Amino acid sequence: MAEKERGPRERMVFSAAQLIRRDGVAATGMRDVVAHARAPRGSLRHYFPGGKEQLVNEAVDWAGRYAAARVARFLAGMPQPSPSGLFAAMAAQWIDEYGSVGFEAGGCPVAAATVDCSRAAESTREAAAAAFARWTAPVARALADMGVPAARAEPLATLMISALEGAILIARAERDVRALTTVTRELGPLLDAAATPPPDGPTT
Amino acid sequence: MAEKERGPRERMVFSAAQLIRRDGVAATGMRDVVAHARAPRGSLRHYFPGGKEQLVNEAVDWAGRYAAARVARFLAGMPQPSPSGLFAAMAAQWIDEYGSVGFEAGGCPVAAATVDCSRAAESTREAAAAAFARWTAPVARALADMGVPAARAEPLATLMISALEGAILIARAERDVRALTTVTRELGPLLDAAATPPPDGPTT
DNA sequence: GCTTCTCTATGACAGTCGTCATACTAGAAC
DNA sequence: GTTCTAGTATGACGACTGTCATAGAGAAGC
Repeated sequence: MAEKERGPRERMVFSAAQLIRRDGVAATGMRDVVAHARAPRGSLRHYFPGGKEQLVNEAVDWAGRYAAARVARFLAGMPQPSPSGLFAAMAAQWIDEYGSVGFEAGGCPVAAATVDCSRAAESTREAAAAAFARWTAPVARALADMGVPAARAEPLATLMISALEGAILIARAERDVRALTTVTRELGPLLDAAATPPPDGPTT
Repeated sequence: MAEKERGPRERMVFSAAQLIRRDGVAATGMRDVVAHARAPRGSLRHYFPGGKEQLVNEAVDWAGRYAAARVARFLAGMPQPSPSGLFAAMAAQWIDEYGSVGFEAGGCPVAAATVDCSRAAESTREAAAAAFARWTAPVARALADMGVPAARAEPLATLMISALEGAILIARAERDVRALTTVTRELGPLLDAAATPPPDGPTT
């Protein structure tokens, strides 16, 4: 997460995503965001006339695009891509962060937004759904490229992201990456088996 | 979730769990809880001298016990218990609610508490971890009873709860039970396969 | 009858939140 | 030089929040 010299607006969205994934949406104040982004408070209203809701939505949107970009990067860095390898890379992103930086930075911003305001703010709920969709698409496409039948590519991608999100949740609660490593180990064979259809054909 | 004529204290814990899973911890005020529980506001301080943190912790604790009890009930109601059947029953609890009552009631209180205050309130984080543990234990025990090797019973239980929690999250965001049904369908064979060791033995 | 204890009622406190109104700066347009 | 506009600064507003202090009901004990 390298931050170049981006404009104040972009920095605020980025900071909002970071604070949301750490403390949740409701506990993240707009004053906290501008302070974290070292952005002028006077610009808040200028860049986000829609108020906090707009800022949160853009942060969720940013997180969705970021996750999708990470998937592409993982695939580009894998000489022999496999479904289990992709999932392991996705999980390793979290395992590594929790192992090195610790659990302070929090979980997934999209999950936090879903939990906090899927009922209160309809637009935020839609943003979260869009983020999940934007994240699932490249995973499903990658699975299909690895030989997973087209009909199972997206369901398996949904399973991967579900298991990952849930494991992140448990890992945060336990302050232990156990859930993440466990899910990676247990789900891998299933994913790889789907990529190599049974040699004797789909008899049953 | 039938509510008998319980005391005000119990009603408040129950209402807190309901409101937390709907709106999140931060967005749930103590005044909202007493109103929802139709409990006297003056008793708040009396029953929960530890303030909001204590109330939230007890709600999370209640949710963990409730989830564990549900697992036991599912098992008792299954004539021929199987891992996939158990997971399907766990997921069906959410699919049915979302299908009948709608998505308004929200998600899992433990997940909400983890997202909202795993960083702010250490005791709440511990309560969430305990709730996950209390939920995982009966699932792992049931898997072992169904023939899953002891070494894989708990990992698979963690996988089940992870996938379920993640699917709940996605379902809420999408306002569609698709993720829940998908996860049920895709994870079932893997779970059942673990309960019946390969007939030719573990050669590889 | 009096005390004691549990439970309830009510109002106020200090703090924080998101929002908004107003005014100032800097630079480009022409 | 004037005008316009994007961006910044600052302070205040009302509406909350959790917490607390104080006081009252009402049964139990004896």
